[in-house]
Amino acid sequence: MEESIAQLGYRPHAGARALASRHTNVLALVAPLRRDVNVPVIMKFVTSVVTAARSYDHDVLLLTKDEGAAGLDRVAGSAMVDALIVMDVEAGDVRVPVLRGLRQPAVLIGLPDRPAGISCVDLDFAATGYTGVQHLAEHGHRSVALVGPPPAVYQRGTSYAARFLAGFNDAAAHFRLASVAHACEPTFEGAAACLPDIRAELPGVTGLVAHNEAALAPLDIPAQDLGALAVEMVMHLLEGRHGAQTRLLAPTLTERDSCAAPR
Amino acid sequence: MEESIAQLGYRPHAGARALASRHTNVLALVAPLRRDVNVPVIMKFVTSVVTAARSYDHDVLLLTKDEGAAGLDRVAGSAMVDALIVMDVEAGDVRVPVLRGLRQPAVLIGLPDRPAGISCVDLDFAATGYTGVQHLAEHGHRSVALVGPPPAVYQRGTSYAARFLAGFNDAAAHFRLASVAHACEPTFEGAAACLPDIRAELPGVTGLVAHNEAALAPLDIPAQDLGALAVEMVMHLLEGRHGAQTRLLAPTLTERDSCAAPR
DNA sequence: CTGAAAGCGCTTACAG
DNA sequence: CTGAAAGCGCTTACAG
Repeated sequence: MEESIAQLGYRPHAGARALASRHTNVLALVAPLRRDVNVPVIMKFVTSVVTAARSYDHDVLLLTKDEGAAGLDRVAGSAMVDALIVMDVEAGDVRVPVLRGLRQPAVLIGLPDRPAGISCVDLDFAATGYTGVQHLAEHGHRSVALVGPPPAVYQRGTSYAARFLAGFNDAAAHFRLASVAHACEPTFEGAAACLPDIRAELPGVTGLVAHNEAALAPLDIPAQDLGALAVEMVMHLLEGRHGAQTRLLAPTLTERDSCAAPR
Repeated sequence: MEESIAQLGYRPHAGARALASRHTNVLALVAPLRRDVNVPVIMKFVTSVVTAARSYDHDVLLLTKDEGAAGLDRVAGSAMVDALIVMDVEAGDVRVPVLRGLRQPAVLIGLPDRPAGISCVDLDFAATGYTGVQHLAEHGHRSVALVGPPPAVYQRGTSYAARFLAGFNDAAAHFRLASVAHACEPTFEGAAACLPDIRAELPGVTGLVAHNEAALAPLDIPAQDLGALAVEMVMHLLEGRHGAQTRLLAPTLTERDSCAAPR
């Protein structure tokens, strides 16, 4: 029987199935498609979410961030999707309260100020900032600077920048280092142009922590892991296994040759 | 009435609507998500397709190319989508006959060998290759070389490479230029490494046509226009306005400062 | 033009 | 356990 069904190429009608079963096996993924984002990182997220979703027999409906809260409401309200994954979430993101009001569960990639009731996954940027400083402290540095992301990133309320800075400051305080943080443009030239300012503010500076996409080989965001984790959390929510939760991935420190004792 | 409906936040159930009306207002978009593609160009296509689809009140279901023909069959067979847009189509792409057998119309971004019955949009790469040579001929060059994409691109059967080469050769013959074509690795170093070989084969070479992503600022593929055009063609097919057709966008030549008369 | 009814193709709860 | 029936929430063709 199963076999003849396959032979005949029978495939259930998705709409009828959704109507009767009350689920669609489709996830919404909201991606920022403006030009100023880090395109390869976004692409990694999208790829990993689609691939992970397929491994759970789900498909992905792709929405752009510029549809805003109305877009979320639209696809959720018309029961096109069973759950939503939202990227590029800002600190005071207006979409968060909207998501809270939907019948479908949501997982944010990013960490808003008040995520109560909504699941979040993100890199632990506070720990990342902390770890960078700690590493320099262990190399004997006593005076460190943060080459941060550009002012626009802080202004947009992108919470990861603030969290990284908080971790940086915490560690500087804890290890009793002199420190200064500086917002820099996301180009090699912009980052380089920051250095004189940093030296002026903190003449004895010997160590730099860079949280700036262009100052380095792109900061290695574990986009693949985060995307897969977001899908896994969605699936657990759909199974009713647990309620909303926040999961922050611990950073891994990669020793390269940029670190040494101060001269 | 309309107003109270909006007030109450009524949104028709997408599954029920699809079942009764026999269409979903969803398009499938198949994107190549392997690492060796030009990520920003893919992203441009995806963005423009999603944005254009929304302007026609349609959503986009994102599939990865590695689901292959089975993925197309799956979403079409279960009536999840009304039509399909397929990127990264190769010359002898096995997905083309599968698409031909589906109930839903499809538009390819790219041009396979035998597109009979399926709509295609692409840049006119033959005209692009031709135009490059013509431009050099008009500047007085008599001996030109093609810095082509790497051998892997030709081997994969990516039809645009062959079409560009054909246009290059046609123009060289027509303008009676000496010419040579060379496959080069898609890095600045790779392209540079080709030059001695080219000079060895054609000592008097004075003009270069580059069809190699890394040799130049990325060749300016009009991804935005192509994506929007693909959606427009899909909509016309869905309205039954016409049958399958191929549309090749004419290249636009941008005069920069890389061209001069031969010394 | 208006409105009640049939039917789209499934799933699921229920009778046997 | 099996199978017929009801029902999911819409659209559309049809009767009035």
